[in-house]
Amino acid sequence: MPVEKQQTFKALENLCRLRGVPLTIQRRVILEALLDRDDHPTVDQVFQEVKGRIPGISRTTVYRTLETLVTLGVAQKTSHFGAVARFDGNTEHHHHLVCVRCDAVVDCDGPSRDAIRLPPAQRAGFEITDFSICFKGLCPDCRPRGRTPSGRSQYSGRRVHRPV
Amino acid sequence: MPVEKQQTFKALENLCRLRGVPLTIQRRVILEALLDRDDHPTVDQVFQEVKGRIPGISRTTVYRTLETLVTLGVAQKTSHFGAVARFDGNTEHHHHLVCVRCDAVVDCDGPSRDAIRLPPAQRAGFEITDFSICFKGLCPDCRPRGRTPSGRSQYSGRRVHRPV
DNA sequence: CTGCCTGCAAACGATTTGCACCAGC
DNA sequence: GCTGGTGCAAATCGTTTGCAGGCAG
Repeated sequence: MPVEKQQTFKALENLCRLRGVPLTIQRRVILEALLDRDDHPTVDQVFQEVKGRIPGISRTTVYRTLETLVTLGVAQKTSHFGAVARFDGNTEHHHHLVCVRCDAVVDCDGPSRDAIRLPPAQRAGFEITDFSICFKGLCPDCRPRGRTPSGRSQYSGRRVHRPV
Repeated sequence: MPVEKQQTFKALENLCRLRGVPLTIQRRVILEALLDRDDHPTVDQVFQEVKGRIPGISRTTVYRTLETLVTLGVAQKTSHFGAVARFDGNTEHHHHLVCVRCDAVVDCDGPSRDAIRLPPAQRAGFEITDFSICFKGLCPDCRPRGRTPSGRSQYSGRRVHRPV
């Protein structure tokens, strides 16, 4: 197991002890399943993954546990365009590339936490704690074929309903 | 009616004619309801609004019409944190302040469309068409009282479940 | 007149909840 | 042993869909 993941596990143990929440097998395994992937699995994907390791586990538990992991700070929840929720074991400050066609989500770097400051006048009285940038576009699989990554976009007009 | 809104209505008419989609009363009224508000109403809020003006209107129509307005380019759809979909009559390039507690959404300016460029190496093969920044925080109503907008944040630890 | 739009009701899918049992501490 | 976690099934909620009639072009 990579050092990173070990650290996250340690973090989980510490946080559980600190908050007095039991560290169950489900929580361990679900966190591990999350750390094992680079994409942003949906609840159901995590469920499918974990079913193999804990035969009797229920989808409800996956929902609840993922939520718990987020509140413990060892996972993040993302959702874009009203698509189903996705979870991310990467808790570093990062941004997202989102495919508007297939809803795929990929992490990316970009401006750091204090690179973008909203002038007070624009904050509308909000107390801002964080921000993230969502880049919209087409992922490699959904992009029209035969064009290089640097090719200019062939504007195809607006599409009425996103064809899946 | 302000000039802006008149223009949007003109745009609606033109776009409808151009695409050959009928310009129904429902579409007019729903667009107007959207332009009448500065916040980002949910489908249901729009529905409540419009019910008064078109007694027999159905929620289904509001869903379909808002979607249509988005594809026509006179409205935008936003959704954050998996909350219910919200719609926005502001089609300028802009960003959002989102309250993590009550899900309120407020528009704000910020970096313009080409102020942020993701280096090709980071694009993961995506063809990026746009981006938007989502600032997370607490809106004035949800912020603990007795502190000025510029006051430093009293870190209150993570909250387990967002109390509504 | 014709086709898309609308309204209704039912279907749907993701997520939540109530409850009894079980497991961590 | 007590407390909170888990599993199951049912409920919920936002949203979508199938179909018959209505309205814009």
